[in-house]
Amino acid sequence: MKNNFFTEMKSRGYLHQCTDNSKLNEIINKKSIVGYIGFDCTANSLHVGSLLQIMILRLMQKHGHRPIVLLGGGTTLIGDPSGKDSTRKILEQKIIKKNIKNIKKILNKMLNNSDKKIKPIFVDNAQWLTKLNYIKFLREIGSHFTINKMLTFDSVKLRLEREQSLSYMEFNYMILQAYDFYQLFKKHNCILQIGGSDQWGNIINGVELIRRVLHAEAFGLTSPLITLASGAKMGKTEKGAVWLNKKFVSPYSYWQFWRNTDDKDVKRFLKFFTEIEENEIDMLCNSEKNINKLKIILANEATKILHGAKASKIAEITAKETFERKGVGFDLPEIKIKMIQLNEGIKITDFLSINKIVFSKSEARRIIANKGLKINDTLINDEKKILQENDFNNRMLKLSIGKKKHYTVKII
RNA sequence: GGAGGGGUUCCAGAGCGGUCAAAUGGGGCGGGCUGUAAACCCGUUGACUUCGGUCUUCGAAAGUUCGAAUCUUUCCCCCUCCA
Repeated sequence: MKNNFFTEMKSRGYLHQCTDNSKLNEIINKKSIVGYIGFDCTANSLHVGSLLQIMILRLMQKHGHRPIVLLGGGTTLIGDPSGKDSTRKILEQKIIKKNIKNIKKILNKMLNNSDKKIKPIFVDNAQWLTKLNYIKFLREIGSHFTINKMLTFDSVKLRLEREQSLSYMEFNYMILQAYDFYQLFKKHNCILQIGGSDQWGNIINGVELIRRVLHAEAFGLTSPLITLASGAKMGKTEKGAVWLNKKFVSPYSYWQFWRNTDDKDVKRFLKFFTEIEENEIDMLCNSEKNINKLKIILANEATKILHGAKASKIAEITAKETFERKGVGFDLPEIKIKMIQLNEGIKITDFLSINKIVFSKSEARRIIANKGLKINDTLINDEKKILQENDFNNRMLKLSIGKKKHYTVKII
């Protein structure tokens, strides 16, 4: 079997389920296809949890297929009950529009836009969903769904079993998503829908709708839910999600996120989140005894895909300077302080709290009491310390909280 | 509709008139060991503080009391069983 989109999906571990493995493989070997992934627009950026989906889109492009990115401006108005315990907050249309804009920006950056044939098509399902005529829709589309079947889907079943309420609105979600697929099939000849494993039900509904109404064959495939070695879900840490928007998570922090990968996850993640050829990954993992080198490769490659080669290099150099030479990397998060403020005298606890480095002054005190705060690598023991000009060298100072969080403070 | 059980700090879950900012575990944070890993060990985990304290918190509101997470009333929500 030759290496195509489908086989690489499998070997990289992107594949969880597919509606028809061999048939899809056959078609993909013959021609370039169009496939889509839908993104939820509840947040104003995507986070690492969506990264695998993006990697799949890139993989499609790599093998000459054209991705459609569906931004769920319409479905987000309803809220997907899949994998959710309770109804989500309903968002204002205005906010959704803004979210779409931001998410689109990220995806645009991460996908290949230069080749006309595989350039991503961006669509917003609000375009067709908000114009639906209820009666017409029920007759044309609704008639193809039975409640009996709908009740068997996990997204619905789980809610009912747990006796958690599921509104009629949410109940309709899967039909709308099926309708999306149907629309894209008609408009763009899109024969494949890809999604996370929790989307399986929604996806096969679309495949069936297309078969029933158009008597045509479409395919669905899902990617596995990626968990960390610790068992936690990918992408969300205690401090919040690892966002792909650099305004929320800087390239340096993003690089750090990957650099701090659990040993047990490194090889998997190299396959998931970098585009190094698999045999090369195998080689690297076999020959490289120092796993930290592999983590650096992972961080470099993953950061490159999102923020570009230059930002990735800068992050790497900054990390090297900071962690290996115990110096001050120049891409460390920078906090500015005015000379006047400094002259007035500012308590270190206030300074930390004002700049949102800690949540509260109490936390700052606690950290100091626990020997966690350093200025220019000197432990600060006095919680009443006042930041002074002579703490700075050349109007600069290195501030460290714990072993991993480093900042530069600059007098302006 | 009837009968019970329950809503506690990030989560799970004790407390059931003062000694309660609330046991314990998980998570988080900091320290140690190490490799910016895991595991393990120690500390810490509401806010503000002139470090004496002060303020806010135990589903919501009102009340009893010198004093309430703990008692009473009403309300809201969840669960189990019966119909």
